Amino acid sequence: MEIRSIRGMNDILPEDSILWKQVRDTMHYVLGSYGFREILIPVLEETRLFQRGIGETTDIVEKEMYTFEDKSGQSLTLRPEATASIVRAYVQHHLYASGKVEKLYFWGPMFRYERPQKGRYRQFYQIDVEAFGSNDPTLDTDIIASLYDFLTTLNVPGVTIEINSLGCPNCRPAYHKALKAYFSDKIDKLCPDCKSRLVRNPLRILDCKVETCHELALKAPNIHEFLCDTCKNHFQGVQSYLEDLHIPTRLNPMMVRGLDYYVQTTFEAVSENLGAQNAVAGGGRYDGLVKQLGGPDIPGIGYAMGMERLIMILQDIRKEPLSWPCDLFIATLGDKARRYGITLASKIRKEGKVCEFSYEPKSLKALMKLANRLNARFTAIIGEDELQRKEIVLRNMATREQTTLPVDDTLTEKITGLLDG
RNA sequence: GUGGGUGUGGCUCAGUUGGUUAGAGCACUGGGUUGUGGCCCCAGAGGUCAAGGGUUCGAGUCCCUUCACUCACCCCA
Repeated sequence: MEIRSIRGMNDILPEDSILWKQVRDTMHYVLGSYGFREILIPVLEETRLFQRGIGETTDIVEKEMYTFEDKSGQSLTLRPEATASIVRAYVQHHLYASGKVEKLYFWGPMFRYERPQKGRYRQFYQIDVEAFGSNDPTLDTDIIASLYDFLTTLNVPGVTIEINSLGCPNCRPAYHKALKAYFSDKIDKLCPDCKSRLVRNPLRILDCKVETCHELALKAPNIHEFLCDTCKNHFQGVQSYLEDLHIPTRLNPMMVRGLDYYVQTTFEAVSENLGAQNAVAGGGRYDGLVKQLGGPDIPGIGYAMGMERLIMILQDIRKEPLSWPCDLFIATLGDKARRYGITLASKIRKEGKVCEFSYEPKSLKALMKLANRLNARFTAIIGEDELQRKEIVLRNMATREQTTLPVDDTLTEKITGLLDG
């Protein structure tokens, strides 16, 4: 019986993984330029980390976590997101003691038990970016800029950064109250989901896609009329700095993030060509989270980017698929040639070239086909005839030009020279 | 959790009102070219038609059940 991968968990095969590699290379390069440093965190955490960090009443915690008991009876959870873990690590290792703004990034799989669809899987990969230790709008700006930079470096088309401010524990309660008052009158026009949202988290009604709810939401009280002076000034700072950097943003007062820890600045990067799941990245400020998870009262801000969604966009705009590189294919005919060829391959690789080898004995015609399939730029042909004459043939696969090279001490050097030339 | 769509060689799909040996293109292997790839020509290999049950003289085709994939809702990256 054939064993298949389980639902919502996909293999990423080499023809696709080359693009993933390109994205990760760009990640290291762009985030590195902002001074972000990489952190690696475990896949498993204590369940209560997410309960406390993400919020007990969020969908993620209520119904989407992979939670189980280990052999000691402890409740563990496969991480559904990275922020809680990174905050935990930040607190656990006292990274706040360094006296600087700590800027961290991470790349890895996350797990949520949901029905899979386009751009949403049970094991999915996120790039996660977090910064701790400042509430200054310049940090919000740098964080958003790093996201924008990253996407534009990858040539992602049609990116908009939507931003909003959710206020803080000082001003949000008044807004909650106003929203509740507004929607309570119209409770019979709300969808069933929004009726329960009204009690639990009225902010979420603003995000509802049901048309009647959406229409009501358009006329609902605006968060920006309720922001306290601190939050108002903070948000104005962020907006004006982003303008200075020429980052295209769109204010979206209806944007509400789905995790409980967000305060003040929130943002999303949206792309047109994604279908229903159109957010490539999302994040915001979480000034109370470090304290809530047992650390000092240190502010933080960050975002998460969906790798699969990003890859989807990049595949859409790419005409020809990327392929893994191959500088040289060594085609050998006969045992003596194979013996010589395998050591030559080793020497070429030490020069930093990608070199493939004819492991299976085949006809030259078959070997040439193989070279073609490997996408080899050059093929070295080593046969009994050539070896007897102490030479090999180097063929440029694109131009079909062939050069005969003598087998001597300078051979490796000559080959790499031709590969570069 | 709810709804829609789809399951036929490795891949993309045809397959007529049910009718006897289930097809094509691409990919693969070999040959045409005894040691030279992409194009062309020829040949070959590869299928319990998702699984199980039912109707029928006869089922890839009709009915039922299950499973898988997929899109959307919900939610999120």
